[in-house]
Amino acid sequence: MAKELKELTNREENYSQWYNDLVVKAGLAEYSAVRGCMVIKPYGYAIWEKMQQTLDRMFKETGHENAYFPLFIPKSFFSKEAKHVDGFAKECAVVTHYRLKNDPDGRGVVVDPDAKLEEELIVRPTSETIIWNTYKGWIQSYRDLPILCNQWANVVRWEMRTRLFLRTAEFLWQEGHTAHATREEAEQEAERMIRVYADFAENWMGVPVVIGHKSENERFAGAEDTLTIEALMQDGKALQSGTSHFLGQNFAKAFDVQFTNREGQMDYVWATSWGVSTRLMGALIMAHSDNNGLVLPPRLAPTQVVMIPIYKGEEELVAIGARLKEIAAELRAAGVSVKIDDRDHVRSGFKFAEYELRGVPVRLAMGPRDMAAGTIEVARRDMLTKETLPQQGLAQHIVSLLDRIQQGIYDKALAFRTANTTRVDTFEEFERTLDEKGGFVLAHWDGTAETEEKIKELTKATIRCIPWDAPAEKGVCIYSGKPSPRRVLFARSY
RNA sequence: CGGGGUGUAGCGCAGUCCGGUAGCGCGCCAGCUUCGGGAGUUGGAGGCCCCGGGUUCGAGUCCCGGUACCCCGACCA
Repeated sequence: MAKELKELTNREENYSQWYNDLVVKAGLAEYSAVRGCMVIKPYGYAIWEKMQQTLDRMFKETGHENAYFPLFIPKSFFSKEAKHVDGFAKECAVVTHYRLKNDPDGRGVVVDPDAKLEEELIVRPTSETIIWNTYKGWIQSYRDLPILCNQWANVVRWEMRTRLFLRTAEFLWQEGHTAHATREEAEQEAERMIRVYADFAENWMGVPVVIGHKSENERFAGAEDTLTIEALMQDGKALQSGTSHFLGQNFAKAFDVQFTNREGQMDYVWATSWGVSTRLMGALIMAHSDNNGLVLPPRLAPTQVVMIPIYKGEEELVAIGARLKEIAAELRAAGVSVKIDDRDHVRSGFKFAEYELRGVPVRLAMGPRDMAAGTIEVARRDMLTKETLPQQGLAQHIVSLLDRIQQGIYDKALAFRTANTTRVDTFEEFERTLDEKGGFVLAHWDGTAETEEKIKELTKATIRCIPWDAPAEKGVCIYSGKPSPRRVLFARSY
C-alpha cells in the first residue's frame, strides 16, 4: 500500500473529506457503481458484525426474538397511515415491472412493457406497514400480547445526497416492532429500548449520548413520541444515533389490529418501533478518530492486539515468530483476539502505520533485543504511547490494558462533549456559539414548532432532543422571549 | 431540482490557452541491498486520453451534442 494512500486530508480544513478518506483508506467501505450505495468491505463489516452480535444479545436479554419480513411492500399499505406516507413518500424506490427481455433492436436488455405489476411494490424504507399488516393475523386476544420482534435487514431510502455510513441509499439496520395490550406497557418498552441503545453506545462504542424526546417537528412519521440518543462528533456536529418510538395506536388503527382485552372488550393494540443502523459506524469513526486514523474501542475491535515481529533474515523471523505464537496462544486463552502479522514483503514501520490507521487498540512488537531480554514492546493506539514490558505475565497485563483503553476512549469523548456543551441565554450568544464553537447548545425554548422552525431557518441548528435528565429551570425562550420550563439541546447535525 | 467543478494507467494528477501521435508521483512485477516507525536502487509491465459527431493532412488539445461522477444547497437514520 502506498504512503500516499495513508496520508489523510487535513482534518481541520475539511472534515467531510477527511472522514471520507479515512473510511476508504482504513478499508471500511467505499461507494459502489450504484449511485449512493455503499460497499462495506470486510474490515468494516467485521466491526458491524461485532455491533450486531452485541446488540442482538442485548435484545434477546430483554425478551425479544428475531423474525424477517418482506423487502417489498404493496404501495397501498403506505397510504393507510397519513403521516407515515408524508414522511417517506419522497424517498422511495418503486418496483413497477417483474421481467426483462432482449431489446428487439438488439441493444441489450430492456424492461418488458407487458410485465407491468398491477400494484407497484415499494422497497421498504422501514417496515411498520408490512409488519402491522402481518400482526393483524397474529393478534386476537390479550393472551397473544406482547409481541416482541426484531428484524435485521436492509432498507432503501432514495436520498439525494449521501455520505458513507451516515446516509446511503441502502443501509443495514435492525428494526424492533412490538405490540402491547396497554399504553403504559408500550411506553415502557420504548424507554427500555432507548436505554439499551444508550448502554450500547456508551459501554461498547465508548460514545457518550444524551437521551431525550424529539420535538414534534423531528418526530418519526407516524409516532406519538420519539426517544433518541444524540452523540457529539469531533467536528462539533450532532449525530442521531438511535431512536425508539412510541407509536400509540396509530398503526393498529391504520391496519385494524384489535384484540379482546381482559375485560372482554375490543381495543386497538399499542405499538413501538426502534432501530439503529450502520450509521453507528459513522458515529464510532467520528467520535474517536485522530490524525493517524481510526481509534477502535477494544470491545468492538475485530482484532484487539496485533503482533509484529522485527527481524533481519529468515533465522530471526523463525525464532521470533515461534515466540510470538506462544504469547498469542496465552492471550487467546485469556479471551483476547490476536493477529500476528508476519508478512515479509512490508517492513515493520509500514505495519505500525497501517494498524494505527485501522485503529487496532494494542500493538505488540518484538525484535532480537526483546528476545534476548525477555521483553516486548506494548503500544496503545488511543494514546499513541509505548512501553517495554517483560513477556512474563503479559496476558494479564493486556487484559487489564484493554479495559483501561475502553474506559479511556469513553472518558476522552465525554470530556470533549462536556467542553463542547454550552449554555446560552440569548439568541445572539446562541448564533455566535454555533458559528465559533459548534457542539451542543443548551437553551430555553418556548415549546412551539414555529419557533423551532424559525431557529432552524436562521441558524441551521435543530433541537436534537429534550433531554430526559434536564432539570426543571424557569427561563425565557431565546427566540420568542416566552416562558420555558427547561433547557433543550440544540446543535447542527448530520 | 438549483449553483459550481471534474472525467487522461490500479490510485492521485500534469498536459488542453497555443493541434504534431502519451507524461509525472504512488502502487504493481523482477533483481540486488536493506529491516527497532510509512526502505533504497536498477530494470519492467500497464492507456478506445468519458461517449458520439464535426473541423483538420493530423484532435487528449478546437467546435457541437450527450453522459458520468464530485462538491455546495433543498430532503433525511
